[in-house]
Amino acid sequence: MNDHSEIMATSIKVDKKELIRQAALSVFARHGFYSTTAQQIAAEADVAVGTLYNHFKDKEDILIHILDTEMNERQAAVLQIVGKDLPMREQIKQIIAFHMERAVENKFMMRLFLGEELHLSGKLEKFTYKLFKEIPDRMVLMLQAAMDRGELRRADPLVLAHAIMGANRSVMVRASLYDDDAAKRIRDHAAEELTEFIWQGIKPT
Amino acid sequence: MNDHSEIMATSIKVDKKELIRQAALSVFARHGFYSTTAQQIAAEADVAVGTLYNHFKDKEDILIHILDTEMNERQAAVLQIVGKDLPMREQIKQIIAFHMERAVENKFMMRLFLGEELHLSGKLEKFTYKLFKEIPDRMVLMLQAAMDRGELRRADPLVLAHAIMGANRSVMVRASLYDDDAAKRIRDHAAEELTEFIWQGIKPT
Amino acid sequence: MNDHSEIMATSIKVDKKELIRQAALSVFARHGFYSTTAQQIAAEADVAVGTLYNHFKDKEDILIHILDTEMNERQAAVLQIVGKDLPMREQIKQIIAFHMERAVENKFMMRLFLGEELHLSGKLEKFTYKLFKEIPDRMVLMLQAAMDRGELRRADPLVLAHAIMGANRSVMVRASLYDDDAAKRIRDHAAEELTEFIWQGIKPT
Amino acid sequence: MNDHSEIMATSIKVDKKELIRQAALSVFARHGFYSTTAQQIAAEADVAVGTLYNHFKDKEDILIHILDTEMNERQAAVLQIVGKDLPMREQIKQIIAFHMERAVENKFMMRLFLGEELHLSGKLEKFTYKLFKEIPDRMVLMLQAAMDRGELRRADPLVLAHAIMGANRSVMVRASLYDDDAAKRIRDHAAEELTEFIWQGIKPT
DNA sequence: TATGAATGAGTATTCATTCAT
DNA sequence: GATGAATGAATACTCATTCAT
Repeated sequence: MNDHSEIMATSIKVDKKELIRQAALSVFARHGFYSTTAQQIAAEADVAVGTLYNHFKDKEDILIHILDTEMNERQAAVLQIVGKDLPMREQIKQIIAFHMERAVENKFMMRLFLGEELHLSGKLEKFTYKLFKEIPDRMVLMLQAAMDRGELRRADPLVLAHAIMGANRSVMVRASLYDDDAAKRIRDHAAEELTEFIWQGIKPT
Repeated sequence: MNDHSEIMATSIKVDKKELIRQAALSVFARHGFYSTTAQQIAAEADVAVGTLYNHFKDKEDILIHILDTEMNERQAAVLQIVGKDLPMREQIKQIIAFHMERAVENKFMMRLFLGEELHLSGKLEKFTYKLFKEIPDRMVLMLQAAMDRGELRRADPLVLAHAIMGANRSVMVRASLYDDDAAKRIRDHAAEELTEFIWQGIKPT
Repeated sequence: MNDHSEIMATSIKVDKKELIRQAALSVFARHGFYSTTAQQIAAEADVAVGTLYNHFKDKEDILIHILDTEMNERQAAVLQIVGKDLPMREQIKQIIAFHMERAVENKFMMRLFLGEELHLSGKLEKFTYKLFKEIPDRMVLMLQAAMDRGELRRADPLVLAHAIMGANRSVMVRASLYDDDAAKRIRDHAAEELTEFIWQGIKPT
Repeated sequence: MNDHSEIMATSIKVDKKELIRQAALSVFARHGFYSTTAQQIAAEADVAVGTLYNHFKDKEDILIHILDTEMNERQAAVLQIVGKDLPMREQIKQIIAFHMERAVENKFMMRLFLGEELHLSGKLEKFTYKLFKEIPDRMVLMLQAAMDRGELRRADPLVLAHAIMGANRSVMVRASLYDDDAAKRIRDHAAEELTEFIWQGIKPT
């Protein structure tokens, strides 16, 4: 019954939910959440409309799943970098580099994240919350600790947290949203440049 | 009924278009562009639905007008500050202070700006463009000039431009979107703190 | 403004809500509530679908309005007959005659009433209630009073009330639902025959 | 798993079709035919949706089977009573008592019968026909014969037939649909009271 | 036979926009 | 210009039915 996976190794197990998630991500990113129809998602995923609703409660539920997945993956990556216990400047650089790479790799997600981060009905408030309170608050703790250890100059850590995240985010947008020469140049050295900018802004005096 | 115009010749001239702009701003900010109906805007403005269409081509046109107005006011303010020919650090501080004040004053606009800046159909692309190319590009010129004059350290000015704008934006969001103690604290000293962060990040070595 | 009705005597004032009520009555009666689409109602009323929703909250609301209207008209007629203070047997006959006439006149309504009287979601419970409790309960009071005056034999008035209404209802259905010779015959003398049946069943011994 | 059939050869033979019939009866009665989904029936019967379609052509076919079963059982009971060749008044009483008992026993069926008796698509017309033509017509023959034998007064037997059935039906509804004290009282003596009402209405003068 | 995931035609409802008054 | 009833295209979501396992 569940040894199918072995016996029928050739029947590639397609996880319909994952299939739909990817299709929806692609379409949402191109047209935005509100301008995407259930039909479009179904067509992109090559399933029937009804199938969407066998896996998700409603359209919004698909978006939530997409955002959740992305958030979790990014958080995991950041935690892994932080866990390596590198010097502060190097940590910053690696985190920035990770986000940048991911943004460029996945323009779709970037567009989606940017466009829908606010003003999505009730159930999505939690993402606004995560993005503007939970994550920054965790960062505040890290910055505070670093200040206490004398690794950073003294300053309001909440302002710094947002300044750092915002700087990062904006550069990412520019690098991934357009495809001109400037964007290409940014992608190459943005991690280093941004790191230097941030590092100068927070290093001990 | 229609002799008002003569008797109250001096009465406050209520510009219907402006009335609608403000009503729409308020409703868009609360519910988002897509979840706001023409009826709601009309109700908020206390005019008939048809009246909206006497002043604006369509719903989107109202949003464009709102964004246009805000953009222009901000640009004017920034140009005025720049025109005062202050030292770089002071200039940065005043611009940041202006934006911060405005954000706090007008939470509605802030929410609107954040939520709708991307993914608005075709005709709104120009705002994405303005926000992510035009304004930064103008800033690049200024930064480049300052570097040439030795007032700033050498770095990729496009990265810096975005880093500065993004840092600013994110702190503003935090200060205006929530109303906790941290937000109040930020409002008081964010301009100085942010200025210091940015100044350290870009000042000549 | 409201002298239109006089000046424009030729522009027959069509009450859209009433227009829709009649159209819906006709379609519901032919296809049943669940098998009638909003489109069909709109088509029958010769208005746009949207117009339905300018006058009624939803499809069910149209049905409620239809049933309400019919109930009220019938109740008014019955009260008027009762008010004439005729001898009991004559009263019964006139009421039966009225219902019969109405049923035959308005087959549509008859079908509708029969078919949908139960099992319509929550908001329609009140009709089941009216039909099976409120109206019979009022009838019980009348029967009881008549028994006390010795005009009827003693019996459980609630059983009698339902027996009378049920007898009436069933004969009406037969007379209005089919169009054979028997139906025609029934229409002619059912009032007298039914009255006799009921009267024998309830007259004092 | 599938050796049950051997080990428990004597185990209660659960006829799936009968299982489904009962489940569907229960759900239809609670929600009405149109508001009941195949899923709900399957869940109530604790089988898979597909199983429904192994035993019934479609949803309507289930309803037909339910109505058929009930009709047949009632008809059989009535025939058996009639076959006992009792005096007319006693016959009436026993038939009424049987229906009343059945109605109280099986509220579900009662609700279903009432709510869906009309307006079910084409294939169900035959039940309307049975209920409003076939059964009454058979009753007419009986009444006519009884009149000829001088056991009943002369009157239009079709009107009488419907009057009797309708009276019965309505009292049953009241007794089974609500559960108040009046309902309980009715259940106890309705058979006798109704019989007396009908008997007075039809007995020879 | 039993299963239940997949299907996709079908429909109630919304809402931007128009236009006669 | 102002009004708001009327319009009807557009769309999320449902659910009876099928069929591969």
